[in-house]
Amino acid sequence: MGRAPCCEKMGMKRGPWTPEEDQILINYIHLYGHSNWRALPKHAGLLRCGKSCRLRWINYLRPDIKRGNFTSQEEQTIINLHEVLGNRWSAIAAKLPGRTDNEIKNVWHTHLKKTLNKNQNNGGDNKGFSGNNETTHKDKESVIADTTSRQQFSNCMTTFENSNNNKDDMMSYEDKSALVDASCWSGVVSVDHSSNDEKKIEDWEGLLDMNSNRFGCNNSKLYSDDMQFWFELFNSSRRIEELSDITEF
DNA sequence: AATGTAGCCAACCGCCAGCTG
DNA sequence: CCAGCTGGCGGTTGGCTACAT
Repeated sequence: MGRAPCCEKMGMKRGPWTPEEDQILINYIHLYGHSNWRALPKHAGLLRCGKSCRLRWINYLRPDIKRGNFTSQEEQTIINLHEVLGNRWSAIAAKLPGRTDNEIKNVWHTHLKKTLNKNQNNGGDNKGFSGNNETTHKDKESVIADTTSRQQFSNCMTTFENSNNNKDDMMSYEDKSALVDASCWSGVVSVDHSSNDEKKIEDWEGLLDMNSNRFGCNNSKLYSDDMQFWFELFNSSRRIEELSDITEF
């Protein structure tokens, strides 16, 4: 028997997500988690396939996504990691907190690849590994561990500082704390999907109404500059440094 | 101002591995 | 053991925007 299609083509919406769809997905995952992507759109009332919902969540709506331009340090880290890992974008993304594999892949194809080629044509004066054929695999690993742990630390600091410098663009701290309450999010992924009941559906619909009034259409920045999240990440970065020697190679 | 071109990025597609009954 | 299902991954595409002519 042939493989079942990932989603029903008939009646499924495609293309860019609307703010309303984003809000529905956020609220639904907020309440029920995402234990079953395939069933999620049906339960949430979205005319999207599960795969599309997953991608939207992973690449755009997740609360810990870091938006904005890549720093030169991040770019250097990507170059270094790509030298060792190749096109394993998810593995590279795992070393860059807040960045998605899709984002890294895009940056690589649109910017870094060109920069590298240019550098190589100019004599390969790249501070990373490019052009240094004598660097051993072991050396690369140690540099990566070192680079990424420091990178994580400095990213946290930079983002945290930027958050403080851009208060005008931000929701109030109280609003954001309520929205991205840590205990709430920690519960999101652990919710048992099978325990849905009518009460939860009522809660879900109520939350939908409440949030659509509250946020209007400006959802894309809902979590993007969340100070609380980065502050917590900053606090945990010391542990990351301690763990940086535990590599997965 | 209108048109053409290049760059960027969100989203889609198809394949694969792991899990389950 | 096997077939089917699902999530995850990497490659690719298409639409939007900025810039050049």
